[in-house]
Amino acid sequence: MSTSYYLTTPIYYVNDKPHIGHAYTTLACDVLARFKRLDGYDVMFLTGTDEHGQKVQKSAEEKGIDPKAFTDQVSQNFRDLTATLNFTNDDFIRTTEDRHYAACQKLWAKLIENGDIYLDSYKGWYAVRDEAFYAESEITDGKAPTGAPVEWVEEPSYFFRLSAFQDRLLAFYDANPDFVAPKSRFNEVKSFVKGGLMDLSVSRASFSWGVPVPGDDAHVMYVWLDALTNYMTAAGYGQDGGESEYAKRWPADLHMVGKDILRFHAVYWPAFLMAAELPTPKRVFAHGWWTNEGQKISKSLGNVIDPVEIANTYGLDQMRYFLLREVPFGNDGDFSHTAMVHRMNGDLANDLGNLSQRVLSMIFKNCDGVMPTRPAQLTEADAPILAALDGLLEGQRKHYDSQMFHEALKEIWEVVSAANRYVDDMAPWALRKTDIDRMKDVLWVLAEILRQVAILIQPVMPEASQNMLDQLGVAADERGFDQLGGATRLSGGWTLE
RNA sequence: GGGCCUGUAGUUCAAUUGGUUAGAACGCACCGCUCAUAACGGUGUUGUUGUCGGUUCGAGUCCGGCCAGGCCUACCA
Repeated sequence: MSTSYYLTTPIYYVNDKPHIGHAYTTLACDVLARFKRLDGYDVMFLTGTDEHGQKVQKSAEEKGIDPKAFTDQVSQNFRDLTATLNFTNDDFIRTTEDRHYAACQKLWAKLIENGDIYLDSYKGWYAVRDEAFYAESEITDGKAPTGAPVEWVEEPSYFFRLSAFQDRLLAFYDANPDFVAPKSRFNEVKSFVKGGLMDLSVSRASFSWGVPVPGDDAHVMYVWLDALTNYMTAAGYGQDGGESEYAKRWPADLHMVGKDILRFHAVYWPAFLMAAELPTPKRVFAHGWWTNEGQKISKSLGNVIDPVEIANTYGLDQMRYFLLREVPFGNDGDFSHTAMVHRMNGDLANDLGNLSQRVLSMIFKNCDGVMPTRPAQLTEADAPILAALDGLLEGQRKHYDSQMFHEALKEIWEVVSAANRYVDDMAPWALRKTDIDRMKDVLWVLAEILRQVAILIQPVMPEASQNMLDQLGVAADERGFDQLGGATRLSGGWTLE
């Protein structure tokens, strides 16, 4: 039985239009999910939509339809995106599903039982215009920082006893030094918690579009308690007959998030779970944001990047490669036309594409299109590059497990460069006239390099790698990571198409 | 205001616990090859490592001041 690997994207708020940020988060998960599957893991890759809250209720009212019908429509945008971008999520959760209500209510009951949720009232300065609360310190002359008038509002609310978890969280962070990545983000989380924690409002009585609080119909659960629980819902928590799935999947191996929602995943979420005496996720990775041609992306500037447009312009695999190769994962990055074109031309077309082209072309012209068979004897000139090739997987595993996708790609391309160098050094076009057998051996070595490289880049470039493997004549069921390294070699002998 | 981080070649980034002439990629120049998608390979190129001072036999690396930039500082997801 293979090992489970459970990873998640955040659930995306349906009121937003899908943009490059959503695509980026899901892409990172998709690549990791594909990698783990190829490496023999039993993968569960989850994405979905967050469909509750006042804004959604209001948007639905404005359209004159009920919230459920509204969310059915808008959540479709996100399901379409996963299909268009070739994502391989195993499930798509919506917070409006029955299974999610069941999970939320079970968790709530547990928190009540353990005494970590209590009823009080939520008080504060509220600006109707901004739909936001402001702290006492932010108010000047009865105005919010935005200039909006504020009023004192009090409403009953359930609270989660977050303040009681400061020490436990800090101890948890100490015991799990890899819980949050990158390191710098983890430091921010720790310093936030060290600064003291206030209890958290976890219900609202002022609107109704949410998961009902068990035993108190006047309240619905508020935001993060509802949203974060999705990760357990999809793992079977609170489902009839979901116990074995839950036992297999939970805790999650990785929550991938944007840096803007790190705190909720790295502070609130483990606190909720500790309070419910449930296992905490193993890791949270907070990635960075993209700028567009050096400019911050914002709706008001109108420079939002549409991932579908990018994929149509440059190609889907090209976009996937660029997003993961261009920037150290975790950092902010800049999306520019010139950078995109440079990566495509340099790495993809010139280095890898041309390598494949020159090798296949020589096999067609000089071997009657028959893939050379595995040489009985290799030379000293072949050993170093094959050793580098065979050693790639180990580094790939390390980099994927730490989400260093750019490093993983960089190492593969070092072998690609070495292969181009090897072609020049061996000069098969000269061997053709002097030693045809050696020429075939050289071409075999190159084909073997292409084979392993293509297998390794499958997670990032599923289509291009498939084409490469098809061209080489590698069988569809011989493309897993168990085919890598020196144990399994390209046998050859078949006619290329 | 408080906390954290960054500042290295034209550009993007590297530099094990402080240790020889600070590296790579891209760009650029020249050379080579001719199998290939005018692609590939080789050689070379540029640095007062933000700034001032300190510790040390020795500092890109440690300490302090200054300059510049970024991030976090709780209930919109």
